[in-house]
Amino acid sequence: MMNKATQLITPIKGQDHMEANKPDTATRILDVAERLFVEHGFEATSLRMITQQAEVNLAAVNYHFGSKDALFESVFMRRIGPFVAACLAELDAIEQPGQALTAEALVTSFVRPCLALSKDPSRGGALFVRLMSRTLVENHRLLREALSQQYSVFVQRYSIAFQRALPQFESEDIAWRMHFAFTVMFNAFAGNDVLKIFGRSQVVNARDPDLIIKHLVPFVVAGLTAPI
Amino acid sequence: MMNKATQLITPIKGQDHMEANKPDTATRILDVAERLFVEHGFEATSLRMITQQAEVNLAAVNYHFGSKDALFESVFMRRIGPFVAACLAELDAIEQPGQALTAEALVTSFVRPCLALSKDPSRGGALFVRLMSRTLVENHRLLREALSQQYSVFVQRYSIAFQRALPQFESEDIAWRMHFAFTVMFNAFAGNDVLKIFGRSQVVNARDPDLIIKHLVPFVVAGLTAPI
DNA sequence: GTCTATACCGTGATAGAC
DNA sequence: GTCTATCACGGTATAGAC
Repeated sequence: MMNKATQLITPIKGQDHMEANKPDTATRILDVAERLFVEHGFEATSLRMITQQAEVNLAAVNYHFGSKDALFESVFMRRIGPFVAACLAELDAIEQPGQALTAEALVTSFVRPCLALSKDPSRGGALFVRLMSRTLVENHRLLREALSQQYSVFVQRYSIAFQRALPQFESEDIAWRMHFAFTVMFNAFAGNDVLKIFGRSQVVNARDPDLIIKHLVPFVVAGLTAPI
Repeated sequence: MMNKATQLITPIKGQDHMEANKPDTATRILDVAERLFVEHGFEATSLRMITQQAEVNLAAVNYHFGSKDALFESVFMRRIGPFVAACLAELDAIEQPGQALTAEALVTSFVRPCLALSKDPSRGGALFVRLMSRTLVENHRLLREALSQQYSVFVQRYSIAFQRALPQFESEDIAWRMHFAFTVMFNAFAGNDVLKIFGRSQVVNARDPDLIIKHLVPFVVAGLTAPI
């Protein structure tokens, strides 16, 4: 069975293949699984669907990834590293000492990588943005341990940055506002409309990334900076 | 098999029973299912777990409710009616003609029933608030049709009210802001912490309803009323 | 009408042949 | 690495007891 750590270091597989020369078995499984998990959800996607569309044997999933759970984790881990790196790079750029740090700049530093990722199919595209957002929003059991260890940097960096950008507030208030802010942002990119389920007349196109950001940023910034 | 419409009209079952005199089969199933769906999620809860704890036969679920999907719908429908009614009653109270209608009053008209419900075990309590919030946030396939027909009133009433409370904005902007506002609010009561999953030092108690509201309302109101 | 026992098929997982 | 066979468990349907 393939080593998980290796997958994060070695060149990223998938979607860089010419037609007619198929990528290897593990990559074919990852690509198909990613698409099906987004389309139908984790539980509703069976290994038999995945292996059939990937044109591999059913047992190949367990051989290469160990289990359906571990396959999901691999699908996620293949893409999340570069995304977090992109956010941290944006943070580096706006956190230059001496420079003013605004809440809007921080929100944008997160939103912009989301937008970039959603327009880059070679890194998963809009499909993966939705998978990532939903998985985090739904607090998916499979990622609680895998992610919490590895990517605490992400939250720590943003926590410190928000403390700097909003010095007038106590850290508990900032924690709550970050909690709400990231909740809206992830949900916005998850592409689910909480109101559509109740049936609404005035429909919002919750799938257009540019449109999302145009309305999202002012809302979140206002919430973050509102007087207590 | 029991008629679904009947369940919404007849006195609500469950949790009003003395010890030692068990409620009927269908009610025992509903009570146990509600708890297990919240604790473990829909997919991870098997009918055999439910029927075992409810001390009924496996086939009783299919007899009384038709399927696992329909059972979930029944669990949801038993509680959602009174909740929506409570919201509409709050709306009636603040929508008196001649009276000023603020965004904060509208937010409160939704948040207060959530708080009341989460403190009333006889109507499902905090357990059901979480189930409701998660189900809506996750855009659960089982409720897309069942809810969209019946409770469009909810969204329509709030849409009109927000148009009145925020006359300076165009209806498309209002739609987006409502979308974000209800997203944060439902997520807040869902009890999931998007940041905890990344691992954080400054932890927020995302399960204390009073604490949620104290921080939630200013955030949402600021986002709704922010200048464009 | 209500409840029970049981059988059916699809699911993820695994052992072992090649 | 790959494939087949097999397993236990899941939701579901039904025949029949009371």
